[in-house]
Amino acid sequence: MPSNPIPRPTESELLILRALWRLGPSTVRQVVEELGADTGYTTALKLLQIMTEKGLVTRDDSARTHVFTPAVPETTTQRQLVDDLLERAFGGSAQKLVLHALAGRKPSAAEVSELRRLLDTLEGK
Amino acid sequence: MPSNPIPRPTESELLILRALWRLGPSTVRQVVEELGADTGYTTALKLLQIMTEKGLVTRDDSARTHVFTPAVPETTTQRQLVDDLLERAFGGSAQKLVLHALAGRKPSAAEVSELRRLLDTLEGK
DNA sequence: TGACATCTACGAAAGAATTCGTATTTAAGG
DNA sequence: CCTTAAATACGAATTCTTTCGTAGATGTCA
Repeated sequence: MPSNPIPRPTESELLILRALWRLGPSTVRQVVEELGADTGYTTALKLLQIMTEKGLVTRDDSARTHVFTPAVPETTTQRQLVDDLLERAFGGSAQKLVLHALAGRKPSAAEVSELRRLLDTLEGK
Repeated sequence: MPSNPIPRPTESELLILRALWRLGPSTVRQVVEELGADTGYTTALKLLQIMTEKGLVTRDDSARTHVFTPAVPETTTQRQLVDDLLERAFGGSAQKLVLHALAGRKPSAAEVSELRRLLDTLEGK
């Protein structure tokens, strides 16, 4: 039974979710291979079991080898994590967060254009 | 002796750091009052002791009542946390993070202008 | 069928983070 | 002095997260 609302994934859970977002529905073994040699099989299995309880993934156990599917969209989770950091570290100022995220980096021209378009939209033109 | 490099603050440690950034050098009691009734005195003291060991704060114990000062700048820590989230949730794409941070929000005209200036700078022209 | 590989379930160990009780020290006021 | 208030130190309980050993079930194939 998933708790409402679905909790923020822990660090390890996020690693697994990212693998599932890349792979789509997958078995434990596929997830472990995607993650590389640093994750033990039973560790990943246990995490997936916990994540199923939390509602972060769903499990199809109709076959002997279960298949896990992300139950939360990548963008929703990303939004959740950004909002969380925004509150905890920036007192809710998206402005400051964005300045930090962009400062000292080199987005491509296309990315800059996209950001400009977003700013246009936000200005309500 | 602070470990190198200074570790990312935990959730509780960040709360305390934020209080110290607002207050400047402070005693345990001042920090506890700033945080409100949900933080016990000895809890805050213990955290500040741990944070001193980690190098997140410095302690002046020349007087009976010790005075704690943040040893990491707010902006540096914010950058550190953004970079961390960038890696863990966005695979390093600052672009996606920024879109999430801004989407669905309503920055002021002045903020939008500031962001435009930043984009100009990033374009390097 | 029998041996072997693979899978899930489960609990517990290990580690990290948080909270708090209690002891001890120190300062202040009568 | 003596009492009381306020501070630090310290360890331990608690909770959350992560990892892993082991048991049991199930499929595979010679």
